Amino acid sequence: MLARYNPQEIEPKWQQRWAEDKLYEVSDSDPRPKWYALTMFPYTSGDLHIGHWYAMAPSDVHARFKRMQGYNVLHPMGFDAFGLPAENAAIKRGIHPFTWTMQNVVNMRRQLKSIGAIYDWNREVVTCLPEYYKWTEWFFLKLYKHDLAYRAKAPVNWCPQCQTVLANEQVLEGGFCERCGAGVTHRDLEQWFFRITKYADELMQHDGIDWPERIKIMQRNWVGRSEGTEISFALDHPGVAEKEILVFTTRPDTTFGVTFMVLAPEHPLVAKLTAPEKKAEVEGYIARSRRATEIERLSTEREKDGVFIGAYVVNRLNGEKVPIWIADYVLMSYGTGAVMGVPAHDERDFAFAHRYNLPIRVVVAPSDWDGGELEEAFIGSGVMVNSGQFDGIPSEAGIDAVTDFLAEKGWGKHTTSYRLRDWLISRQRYWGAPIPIIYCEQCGIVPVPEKDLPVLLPEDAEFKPTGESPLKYHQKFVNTTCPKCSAPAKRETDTMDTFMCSSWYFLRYTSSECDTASFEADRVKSWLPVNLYTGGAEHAVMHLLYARFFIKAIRDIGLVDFGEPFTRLFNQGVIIVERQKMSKSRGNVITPDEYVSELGADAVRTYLMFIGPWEQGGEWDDSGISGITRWLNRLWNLVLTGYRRSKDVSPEVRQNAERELSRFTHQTIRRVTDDMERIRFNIMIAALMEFANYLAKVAETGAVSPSAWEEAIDSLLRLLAPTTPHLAEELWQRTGREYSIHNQRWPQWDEELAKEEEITLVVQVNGKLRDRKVVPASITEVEAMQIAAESTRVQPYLEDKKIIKRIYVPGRLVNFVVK
RNA sequence: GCCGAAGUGGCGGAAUGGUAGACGCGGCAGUCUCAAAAACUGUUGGGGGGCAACCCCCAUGUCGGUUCGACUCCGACCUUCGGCACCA
Repeated sequence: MLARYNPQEIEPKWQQRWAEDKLYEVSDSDPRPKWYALTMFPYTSGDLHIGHWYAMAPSDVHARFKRMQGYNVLHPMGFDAFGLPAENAAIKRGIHPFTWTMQNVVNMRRQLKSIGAIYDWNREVVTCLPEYYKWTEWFFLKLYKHDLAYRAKAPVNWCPQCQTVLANEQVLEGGFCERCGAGVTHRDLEQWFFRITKYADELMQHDGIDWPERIKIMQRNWVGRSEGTEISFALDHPGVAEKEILVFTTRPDTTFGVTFMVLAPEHPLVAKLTAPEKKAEVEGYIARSRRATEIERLSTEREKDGVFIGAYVVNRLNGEKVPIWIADYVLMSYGTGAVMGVPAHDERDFAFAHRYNLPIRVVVAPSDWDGGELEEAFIGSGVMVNSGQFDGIPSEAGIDAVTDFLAEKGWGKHTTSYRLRDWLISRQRYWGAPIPIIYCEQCGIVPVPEKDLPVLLPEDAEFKPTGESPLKYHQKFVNTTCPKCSAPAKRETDTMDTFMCSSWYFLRYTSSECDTASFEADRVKSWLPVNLYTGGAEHAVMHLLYARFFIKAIRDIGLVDFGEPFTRLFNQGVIIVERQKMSKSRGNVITPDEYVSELGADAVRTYLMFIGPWEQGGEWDDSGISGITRWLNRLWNLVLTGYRRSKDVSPEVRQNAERELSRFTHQTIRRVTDDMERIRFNIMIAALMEFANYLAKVAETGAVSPSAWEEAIDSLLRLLAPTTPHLAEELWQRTGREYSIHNQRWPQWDEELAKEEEITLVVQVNGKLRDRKVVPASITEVEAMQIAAESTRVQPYLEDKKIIKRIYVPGRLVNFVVK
C-alpha cells in the first residue's frame, strides 16, 4: 500500500534536517560565482500575511533555481523594525515599542521559517537593535560631513487639539485628526534634509540596470526635470530689503502676457508685502490653505482661488505693474514658490484670471487668430505679438530669444528645475534611529563623535498620549555636554525616517555580525550589487529612489565602488482583499498559517505562483488552491507508484514513444528554465503540470523502457525542487537518490532532442482561418503553398477569386489574400 | 487631480503581430460505493445548422484607426488597482 502524501509530516522533517546540516548556510569564500537574491524585508507589523508570502515564496523559488544552476546564493532575510505602529501600540496598549517589536520579530521569524526558504539566519538584521542603528547614525554623520545633510524649515501635519505631529496616514479625509477629530493644520518646523536633489540627473538615468520600464518611467516623472527660465520681477516696496521676486517658467516667450503674479501662501515675502487693509483676508486664506493636503492643492479639478495681497512687482520687459496674489495651487516646494500669471497661455492661469476678472492678453498668436478674445487658454506655439521687439518671432524661438535677452540684462537665466525635493528625514518620534547631533550654545550644531555612537534610545521614555516626541521630554536624553567645548548642550530629539534604515540594510547582510564597521568592504565588494531585487510595486518610487541616492552618495564618499545597488529589479503586484490593499488597520488581513498547517507550505508556495503573473498581483481567492493540492498528490502517486512496462509493445512503437518522451522532457526543461529566468512563474507551473499529465499517460501505456521512465522522473524532480522543496526532497529520497536534491544541478536541455518533427500549418484566406494541416517541420515554402492551395476546405474560398498576395510565415501559416 | 499599471469563458489566467481560451478552479455526466466524500475518466465560451464525422457565425472593457492578419500596435473614452514625499 502506497503511503499518502502528508505535508504535515514531511515539511517539518526536512526543514529540521536542512537546518541541522546547515544546508543553506552561505560561505563568503565559496569559489562558485556569486548571486545576491534580495527580497524586501518586512516591516515588523506582527503577523506575516499572505501578501508577505506572495513576496517571499516566489523569490525563494528563483533563488533556489539560481542555486541549482551552480551559483553561491545569498538570499537573506531581516526586519524593518522602526516605525510608527510600534509607537501607536505603546500609546494605545501601554506596551513598550521595543517589546512590541521584538515579540513581532519572534513570531514573524517563526512564520518565515515555515515557508521553507533558503534564508541563512546567521545573517539576519533587525534595524531597531543598537548594533544596527549605531551604523544608521554613523551613515548620517558621513552624509553630514560631506555636506549632504542640512537643516531647514518644513511643514508637518499638526493637530492643535492633541498638540502633536501627525503622519499623513493619521490625517483622515477632509483633514481631521484620526485620534480626536480636530481639524489638522500645517506648521513649520526646523528639520533635517538630505540633498537628494544633488543627484537628480543621475537618478533619472537607469543605464546598465535591468529594471521594468514602468518603474523607470515613474522614477523619471518623480524627479521631474524641466528646462526653463528663472525670471526676476522688480520689487520696490517700502521697508522691504528684497528687490526682486524670482519665478520659474518653461514659457519665457509669454512673459509679455503676464497680468498677475502668484506666490505660494507660505512664501516668506507674503507677510512683508501684504497691505494693511488686506491683512485679515490674506491671513484667513493662509490659514485655510494650511489645512489643505498637497494632493488637494495640486488637483487640477479643484477650483483655483486666491487673494490679492495689495502689492505689486514690475515686469522688467515692458515696465508694467503686476499685482501680486497668493493661491494655494502654487507650492513653496517647487521652483521658486512663485509663478507668473499668463492667462492667455496657461490653463490654470486662464481659469484664475476669469474668476477674478484679471486681464487676458494674447502674446502668442494662434494661426487662425482674428485678434479677438480667446475662448480658452492657447498653450500651443505660434507667432509672438504684443511683445515689443520680439513681435513676429515664432514662439519656440522666442523661448531662447527672451531668455538670452533677460540674461544679457541680468534679469534672468536659463535654469533647470526639478519636481524632486530634498529628502526630509526628521521625524518627531521616539521609535527611530536618533539623529546624532548636539546643539551647543557656543559651538552651534555639533555632530556626535563617532566614538560615542550609538546614541541610544532611552528605555524609560514616557509615551503620553498627548505628548510630542517622547525624547523631547526625557531630560536625561536631552541634556548632554558639547563634544567640542564640554559646556552643557542639548541633543537633537528627532529620529530618522525609516527609509534611512532600509537604504543600506542590503549592505549589512554581508557583514551582519561585524561590530567594528557598518560593513566589511571586501565582503560588500564581492556580493554587491544585488543581482535580483524583488518586492512590492508600492515601493516603485520612494524606497527605491532613496536607496539609489544613498548608494550614490556613499560611493562619492568613497565607501563603495558602485553606484547602482540593484542590477535587476522585479516588482511583484499587490495582493488585494475585498478590493483593497491588505492592512491591519483595514482589518482584512489573510494569514497563511492555517493554509500552511492544513495543506503544507509547498501547496501555498505553488498556489501563489500559479494564480497569475507575479507582477500583477490580484484579489486573494483560495478557491483554486485545491487544484494545487490535487496536483501535488498526483505527483506523489506518479513518482512512487512503480512504473510497469507493457509487454505487448512493438519495438517500433517503443522507439517512437521514447523519442516522444525525450522530446517532451527536453521541451519542458527548456520552457521551465526560460520561465524561471524571465520570472513567469504561473506558466512555469502550467508547463510542469502538462509534463506530469503527459507522464501519467506514458505510465498508463507502459510503452517506454524503465530506464527512459527513470530519466524523465529525474528531470521532473529537479524541475520541481525550487517550487516544492519539501515534496521534491522526499520523493528524491524515496526513489533512492542521493541527499540532497537541493545540491543537485539544474537539468540541461538538448536543442536537438527538443525539436518538433511536425507542425500544424494554418491556412487562412483574407486572414480568416480556413484549414489546419499537420506537416513535417522541415516543410519548404513551395510545399506549404501547394498543400494550402490544394486543401478542400480552402478551395471554395478561392473559386472565382483572384489571389493577389500569398503570405507565408515559416512554421506557422499560409494566408491567401483574394479579391 | 497627477504619475504608473490592468481589463480575455461562471472564476484565476494562456496566447507579446499569425490556430483566442494553454494550465487550473467551478459546473455537468460517468466509474467506484448501500450511500456520501475522496479519487479517477469524459465534457464544458455564446448562438445557429447537421442522423453523423463535422460545419457556419459571433466573441478579448467601449468607440475609432493601422495591417493580408490585432487580445497584442496607435488615438479617445470608461472601470479597477498602486503611488503621490510622515504607513512601510
